[in-house]
Amino acid sequence: MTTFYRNLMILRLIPRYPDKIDSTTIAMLMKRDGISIHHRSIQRDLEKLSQSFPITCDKLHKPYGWSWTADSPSLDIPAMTPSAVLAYRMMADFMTDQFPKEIHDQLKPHFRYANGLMNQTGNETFTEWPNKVRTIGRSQPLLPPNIPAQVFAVVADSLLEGKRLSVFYRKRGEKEPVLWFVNPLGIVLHDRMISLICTVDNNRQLEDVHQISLHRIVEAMPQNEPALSPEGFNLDEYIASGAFGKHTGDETIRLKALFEQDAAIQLEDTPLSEGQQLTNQADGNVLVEATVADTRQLRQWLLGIGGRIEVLEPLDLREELKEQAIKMVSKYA
Amino acid sequence: MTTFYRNLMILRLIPRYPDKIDSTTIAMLMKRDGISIHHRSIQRDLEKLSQSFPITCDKLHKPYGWSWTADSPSLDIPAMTPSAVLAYRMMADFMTDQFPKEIHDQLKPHFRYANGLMNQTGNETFTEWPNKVRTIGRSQPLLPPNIPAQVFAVVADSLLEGKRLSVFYRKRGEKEPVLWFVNPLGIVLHDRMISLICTVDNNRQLEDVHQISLHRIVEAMPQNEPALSPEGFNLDEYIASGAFGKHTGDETIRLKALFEQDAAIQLEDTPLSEGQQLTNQADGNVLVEATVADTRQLRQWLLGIGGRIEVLEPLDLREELKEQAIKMVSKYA
DNA sequence: AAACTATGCGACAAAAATTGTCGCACAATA
DNA sequence: TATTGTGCGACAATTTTTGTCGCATAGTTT
Repeated sequence: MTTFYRNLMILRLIPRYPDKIDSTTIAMLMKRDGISIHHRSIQRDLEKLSQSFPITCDKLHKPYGWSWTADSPSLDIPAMTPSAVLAYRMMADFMTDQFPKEIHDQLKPHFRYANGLMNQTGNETFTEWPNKVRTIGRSQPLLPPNIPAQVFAVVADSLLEGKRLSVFYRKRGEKEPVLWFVNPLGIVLHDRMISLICTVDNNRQLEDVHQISLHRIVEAMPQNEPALSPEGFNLDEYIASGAFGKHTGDETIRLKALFEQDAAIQLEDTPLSEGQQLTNQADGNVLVEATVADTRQLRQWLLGIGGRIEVLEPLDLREELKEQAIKMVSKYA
Repeated sequence: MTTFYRNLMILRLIPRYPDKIDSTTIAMLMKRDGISIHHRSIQRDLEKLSQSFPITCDKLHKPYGWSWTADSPSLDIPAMTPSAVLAYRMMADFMTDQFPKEIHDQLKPHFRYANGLMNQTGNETFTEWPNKVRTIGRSQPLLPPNIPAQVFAVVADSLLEGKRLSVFYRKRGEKEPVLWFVNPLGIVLHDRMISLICTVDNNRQLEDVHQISLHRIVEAMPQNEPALSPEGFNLDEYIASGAFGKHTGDETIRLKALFEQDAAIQLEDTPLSEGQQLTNQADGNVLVEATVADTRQLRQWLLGIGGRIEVLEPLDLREELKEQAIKMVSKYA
């Protein structure tokens, strides 16, 4: 059993193609995990495993480097249940237009596994599987900005390892990128963009917290030094403080609004909040009451419903919408 | 090596908890795949594997049933690269409020793997990892409807295997569920709801294509019969024909609109379409030209921007927005 | 350029494991 | 009650695995 377990471990230690690992490192990691095995045996294992799995070895230079081929399918253990497979497939479809292409590519081998599983499941009638799942976005599709795979890889690595990194960053509207040294604090996916939250310290002097859009990073270079981080930084608080347009993180308002019948239907299925109340009015409208966060998204959503809704409370929100409506009319007049 | 491969295969054949598999079935499946091994050996393998992996055996009844414990983490081979891990983590965070809870639960073991990996990666400083990734939705959050795990499992299974199923379905606004026999054609994720596209054939007579919202299915029962499907059904065409509010699937319009400066900024990063053009006007506004699909989502998005935009073309779209604006003003007046 | 170290690998014998087989006990089923 | 299916202990033959040694050669350091 030790043999089986060790081989499985070797398979998991081997990275996907651009990366590689040598037998000595494997032996070391094994030892760290309490598995004592002779170096020679690992060499033998690798040789054997590479015959049954898509594992290649770079023998050009001396500590041989082993890696899975770039496109080797990922295999999950335990295997997915059919419902997990379906959920996975839906997620994959959903993600396609949510994530920048390069990042989606990172996940492809894992998604492909779910696809492969389905075809394998016996039923030959099911090669047409991809034609059976679709997702329809709720909001206007916008094209996600381009993020070079290299940039994302370096940022992910640095964030994961808690290391500093340097970037050539091109500010909005400027031509020439500038070199920045940054300490990563977190990463935020918003709209279709990805931002690195970090402190900039070109002179190893901590400065304010910045947001850096990944798609404006021209090149990222890992620095092999631990990242400095300001005392008591908290990503949730940072977001709540309004960094991404949310007015408040915690404060909520009690929304009262009259919806026309057909606009209210969706709220029956997908309510605004836990305690949402729908009351049919005599005139056919529906009074909606719910406690929601006071955000920009709320305003956008209410506006998007157009003339089929009338917000009653809170009063200042009502005023805001009224102003917007008047402004719209004046534009089109 | 055969031994290793066989054991790996056994691990993959064992399902997650509610399901189970007995040694005879495993032996049969092995044989089908060309691996000839004595039944007895498989019994021995199972016994040994269960000592090193979270595998349990139901020994109450005689063909013993083996399964992974419900919460056993999934392990991916080859292991994920750091950037895949990060992408995965972002996706998981994003999904939390997109999918019904039950479905999200299906994926949890797979997500947990990515989480576990990160902690394992050596750096102890990184237990605070979950605090480093956040997603901020673009649109108003609505609570996803509840879908019983049983319902989703049966639907997924039937769709996957191309089988009929029967459901107790409660129509919107009605109290009592009704029994329907349906042939699944596809599944669509829209807004926060999930719909099964299918034909209903209570008397084995094919009828029109229906949409069934999963959260209105009270109970689903698999029927062990192949599904009937109408000739030449195509999910994309079905969607394009307007089933989910999209006006057209293929027809696009040339949108011309004046955006106020701050409203136009986001289009620099995430354009509406490939060929989008932004032109700064003398008065500070930005003229946006893009070719987009003529959908409900587009209208909602344009309305959501409120008074900071003026649509110039196409004229009928301009009229539509104008009407909505007038209607809004009249409501608030 | 020389000395030194690290790595890969063939060979070999001892040790360990795997394998097929048989028989018995007992549960499930007819 | 008879019959079939399943689990499991035991055993010996066979195969695999393991640690070790030595040598050749690739990298690295001095």
